[in-house]
Amino acid sequence: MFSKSCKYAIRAVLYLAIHSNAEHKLGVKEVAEALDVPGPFLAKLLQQLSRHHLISSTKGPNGGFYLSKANSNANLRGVVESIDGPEVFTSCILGLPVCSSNNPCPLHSRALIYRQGLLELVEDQTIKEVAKRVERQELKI
Amino acid sequence: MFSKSCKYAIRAVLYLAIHSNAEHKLGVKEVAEALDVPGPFLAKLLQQLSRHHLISSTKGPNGGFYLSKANSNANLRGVVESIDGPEVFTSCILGLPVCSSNNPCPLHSRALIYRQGLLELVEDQTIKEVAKRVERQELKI
DNA sequence: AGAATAAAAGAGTTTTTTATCTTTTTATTG
DNA sequence: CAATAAAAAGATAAAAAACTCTTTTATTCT
Repeated sequence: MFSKSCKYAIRAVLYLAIHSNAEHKLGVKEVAEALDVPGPFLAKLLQQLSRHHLISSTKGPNGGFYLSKANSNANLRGVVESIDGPEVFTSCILGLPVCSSNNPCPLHSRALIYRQGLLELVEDQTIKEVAKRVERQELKI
Repeated sequence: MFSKSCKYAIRAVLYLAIHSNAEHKLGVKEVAEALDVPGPFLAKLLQQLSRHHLISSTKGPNGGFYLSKANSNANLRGVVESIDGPEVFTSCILGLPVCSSNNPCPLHSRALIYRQGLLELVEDQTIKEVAKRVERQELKI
């Protein structure tokens, strides 16, 4: 479903939500090791998220990546859209160039339900809320 | 969501459902041109589906690909599983190696709803039924 | 100011997916 | 039975995604 990059990105964002804040930033290396994900590759992803203001970062000593209050009050949709592109939520499930209610593909109507589930997955809880649940229930990232 | 290969495959199966039968088989070329999909590539996909008995084929003059009665009374799940692998319906949305009800990833519970939508998409109508709707409503493939 | 630290940016490399080309096998028909 | 049509199989090529390495830039601390 999501690309590998996108999965890494979501997990990294959750990790940052739990372990970082404006006073305690994390280096790529720490995050990469914690998630068991290739470091330099994750760096690229985090930089991209940072450019799009979905996470925050500062350079230099004691610098690193972190989530601002605003960042963690957002939901995961922006993260996904930033990495995989906004089309993941809208593009035709059969890859047809035009596919809409007036010009639907054979699977269009059922795809709506599926897509609804997908949106709920990333939209109806904030990053902070997900992170809280992870902490409370000791979930793995 | 589905790979490009899988999208091609689904569309090709629907095309066969509408335009072929045991008495009238279609060559790869015709299907590829009708769907505007790369011919040799589609050939590979159709061969794979044929090997897995999701579509039927015969060689030689007047040979080609077609759907048997049995083929068109099946649903699309087999087609998807044959091309993209059965994991698409079961694997963790965050790519975690272990993710289950007792050991859920942070998005597990919502992912269930989403996954349900995905399964309905491919499971609760037969290929024949989809094809019928395509014909009746003159949908594009 | 200078050294050290860490992200940002740029330039590769590898692997996987998508696509093509060629040869072989099988069936059909005249 | 020879010619032909079409799938099957194999080998190769191009494009995209995943991953790595090197250099630059910004920040902090002494």
